[in-house]
Amino acid sequence: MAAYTPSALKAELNERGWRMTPQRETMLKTFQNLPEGTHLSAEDLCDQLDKEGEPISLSTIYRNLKLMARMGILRELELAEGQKRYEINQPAPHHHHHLICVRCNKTIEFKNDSVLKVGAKTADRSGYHILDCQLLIHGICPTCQRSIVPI
Amino acid sequence: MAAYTPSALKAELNERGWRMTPQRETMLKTFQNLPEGTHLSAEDLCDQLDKEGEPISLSTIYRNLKLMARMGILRELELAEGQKRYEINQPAPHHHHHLICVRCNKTIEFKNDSVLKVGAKTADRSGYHILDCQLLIHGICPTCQRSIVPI
DNA sequence: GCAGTCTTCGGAGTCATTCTCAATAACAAA
DNA sequence: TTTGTTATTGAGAATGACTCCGAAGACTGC
Repeated sequence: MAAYTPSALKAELNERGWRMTPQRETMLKTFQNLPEGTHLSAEDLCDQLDKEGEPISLSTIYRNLKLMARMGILRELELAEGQKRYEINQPAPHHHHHLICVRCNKTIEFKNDSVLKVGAKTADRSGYHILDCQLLIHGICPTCQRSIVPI
Repeated sequence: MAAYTPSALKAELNERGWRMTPQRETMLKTFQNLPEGTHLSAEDLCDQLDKEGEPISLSTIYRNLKLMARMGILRELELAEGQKRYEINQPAPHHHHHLICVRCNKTIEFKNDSVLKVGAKTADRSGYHILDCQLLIHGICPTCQRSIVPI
């Protein structure tokens, strides 16, 4: 869970026999420049890069999102139904968790260091090299509790 | 996050204008009788019910899995890629979290009450009616750390 | 420059999940 | 108990997020 620079990414890729490419650097920079609380799906990212005049093929985006998530650079989130969303995986002061309404998908982000500590300790005890630690709370938001609309 | 009996389920369904059906009761009982640590996908459940001589249509299974998850009876888990898995949502002494290897999907369950408390407090502070609270840790297991196989 | 290999691209393919709709069966009221 | 209303089921078709494939492009080391 470290902050990545393009050259740190390149170094880690090379270490494993992989290569840095303009597409990978573009994706990294895009996620790093996103306002906090933004979660992009593969298609969102594709559209955004199109608009910015740096188009990347959708297959490449899918491939690299998964790669970067498995490297611990991105977090893969299942916030709403239907598609995965990604955000940059930031260390302690910015690291956060999610509280989600199962009816309207309203999402609240919150921070909690003690959860992080539990995560680190648990992973360590089993010999796992930790990549991400997220507390996921599902519930029904105040608005939906009042609404008559079922489920 | 309460333990459900068939009649409690029926009561809660009726309260919202919905109906108890043999299929829903069968699904509830099946999940309640599962050994701890078992997570079923929709297709797993369909196959198992077939073998037990109580077949339920796959569409009905999908429909009711989602319904029961949104009622807080089941937990929806994204442990491996590709399909969602479900388990009964049990209260405190049995409630647990998951530590998952992103490479081989090896999953370890662990318990932690302080995480539960953080979850309850956080939901409460935002006025959410809590349904589920899961700490999800992604990492690389000891075996995969030693292996040469990439990502 | 050349060989070998990793990557990208775009379209075709896959498969978990959802949708559709006619038939069925809970539930409430009489 | 009977009946009317309407939620639910089942089977197959449809959807769409995601993956795979083959050919062309781009690095890396020699």
